[in-house]
Amino acid sequence: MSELDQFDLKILRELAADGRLSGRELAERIGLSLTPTVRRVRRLEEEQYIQGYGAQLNEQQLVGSISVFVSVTLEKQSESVIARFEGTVTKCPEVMSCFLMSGDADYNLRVVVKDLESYHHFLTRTLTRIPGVAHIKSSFALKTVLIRPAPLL
Amino acid sequence: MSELDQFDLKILRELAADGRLSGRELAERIGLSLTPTVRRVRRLEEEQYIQGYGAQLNEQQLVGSISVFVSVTLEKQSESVIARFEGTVTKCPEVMSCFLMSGDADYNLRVVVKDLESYHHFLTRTLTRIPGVAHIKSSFALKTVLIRPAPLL
DNA sequence: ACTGAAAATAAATCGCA
DNA sequence: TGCGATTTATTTTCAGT
Repeated sequence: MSELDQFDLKILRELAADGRLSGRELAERIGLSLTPTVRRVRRLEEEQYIQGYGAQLNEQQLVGSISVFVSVTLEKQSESVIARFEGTVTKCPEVMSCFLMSGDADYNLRVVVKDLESYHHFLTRTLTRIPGVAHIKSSFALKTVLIRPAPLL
Repeated sequence: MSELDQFDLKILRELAADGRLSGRELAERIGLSLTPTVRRVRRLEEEQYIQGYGAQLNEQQLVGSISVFVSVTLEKQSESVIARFEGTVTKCPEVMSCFLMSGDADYNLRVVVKDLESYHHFLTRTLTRIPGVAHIKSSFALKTVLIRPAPLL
């Protein structure tokens, strides 16, 4: 996997800000002609620096305005419990992110719901029903200060 | 702001998965002809259901593989302290998200760095130097189970 | 409101310097 | 690598249902 030069970084910055830029426009912005620009983009895609392109949807407007950070502790960290837990939360549309944490070997989820009732529903119908879940702690966000769709280069 | 029908939801799903779909291809996939499809996309953009389009960059490959959840407590929640804190973290490229939390009225950040040294640097050079920061607690992620680029509809 | 077609633009591709 | 012409898509517009 080759190193990235200044042109590559410019390409990534431009495409992160506008994923629908045409080759011509992109070439103009980074100051390179069309052919090498397109070639570089292909390489960045192949080497997975660019994983895909997507519309940025309004999370609040579409799914709800409440973000809840949920800390989940499992009773035991057996393979099957872990696999089932991760598989289940990945399928839940409410779950926007999930990390396995150090320390007590628990999970940190961010769940987005439209109101407290929906959250309660998610908690009782989904989360607590996953086998091996020992403890759940919920922390509510009052305000979203920042969510970056892509890392800043 | 009008309600979304099944076609609108299909459009959002398709564009979330591939933001560079052409009108023709999108129309084909949702089962509507070109003209109304394009009109609907414009409307979804205008009404901010679609906030933009972006390349999905590989966070791990580009900025680092360590995600740290940082809980920050402020000494007092005065306007100026809050404004300065939020302004500063928004400018940090390491900070991927920031939420104002209920409870102790502190912040929950996700910071991505390439190694522990970088994290230490961020902590001492940036975070602890913001006026009004009283307490910082760091929790490290061992594994990223899931980060959804867009909400699931 | 949606369809279908036609016209005008723009983009990807490929040979060549 | 970079340039430019050809081929191919894509967007826009308009008349019709």
